[in-house]
Amino acid sequence: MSKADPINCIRAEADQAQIVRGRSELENLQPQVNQLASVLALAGNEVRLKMLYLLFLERELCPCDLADILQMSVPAVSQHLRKMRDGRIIISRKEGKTIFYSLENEALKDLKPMLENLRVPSLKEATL
Amino acid sequence: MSKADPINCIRAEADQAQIVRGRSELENLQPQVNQLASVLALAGNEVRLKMLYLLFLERELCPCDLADILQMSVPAVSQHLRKMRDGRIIISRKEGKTIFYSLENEALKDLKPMLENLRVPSLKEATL
DNA sequence: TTGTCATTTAAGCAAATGATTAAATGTAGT
DNA sequence: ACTACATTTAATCATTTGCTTAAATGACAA
Repeated sequence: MSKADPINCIRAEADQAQIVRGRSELENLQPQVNQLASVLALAGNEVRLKMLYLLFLERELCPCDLADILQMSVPAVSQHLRKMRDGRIIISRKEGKTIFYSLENEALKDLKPMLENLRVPSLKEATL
Repeated sequence: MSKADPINCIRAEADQAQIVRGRSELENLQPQVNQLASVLALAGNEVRLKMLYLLFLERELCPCDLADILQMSVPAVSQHLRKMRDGRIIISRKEGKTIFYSLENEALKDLKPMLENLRVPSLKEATL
């Protein structure tokens, strides 16, 4: 409580309890928020989201298959995979000279609902 | 089909059908994938994720309340809000000189499960 | 051990991101 | 009209991101 507490809101309507509540809520959940933000940051990239979706569909894939499917360079693919492995959302398995990547179970819990939603297209349009 | 199709996989095990399947799958879902990636990219930032969580808890908040809670500058908050509003994951309502932001219903469908998970902490630890 | 293929690593670079500060827009009250 | 407050916008800058190319590493086969 040593840091300055700059007050921005001078509004009469400003709800001081709300502000205190928000701060303590975030303080308690800081680790979980960081973890989730990092997972979402990884998934929030078009290329990586496609990779995750492909792994979701095909169970496991190797870098060069992914490069073929996504039609991009192998090093680019490899670097995305590395990031996701570092972030613990995918795991790897070696078989001879090829390495198979698949989704990590724990992260899958957060990602699965959204990946599944991708497959059920345009309910909105259907109900128009 | 005019573009080059560079083949990276020469592995005997390479499953050509799998590659074709992956490509067409992604082609069909391109718009949905883009949309989801953009939502996740917005949520995949620690500050913005906190904002989304706060809006989830408090229903609506103004920029200066958020700045107070997050203890950061008002312009920084405002720019994050703008991004999220542009990305259609939050909406704004004006009341006098203050502007209240809240979660957009459509995006909430994707975000809600994860935001709810934040509140149920450490099931893992509890089951140890 | 030499060669080939799958993968990773490293270096370099253009583009995107997110904060800061200062200035501009409302919107109300006096 | 003048002032105060809430918010946004603009300019700037350091950092991060993601690709490219070229060079390593690793595993298998001849």
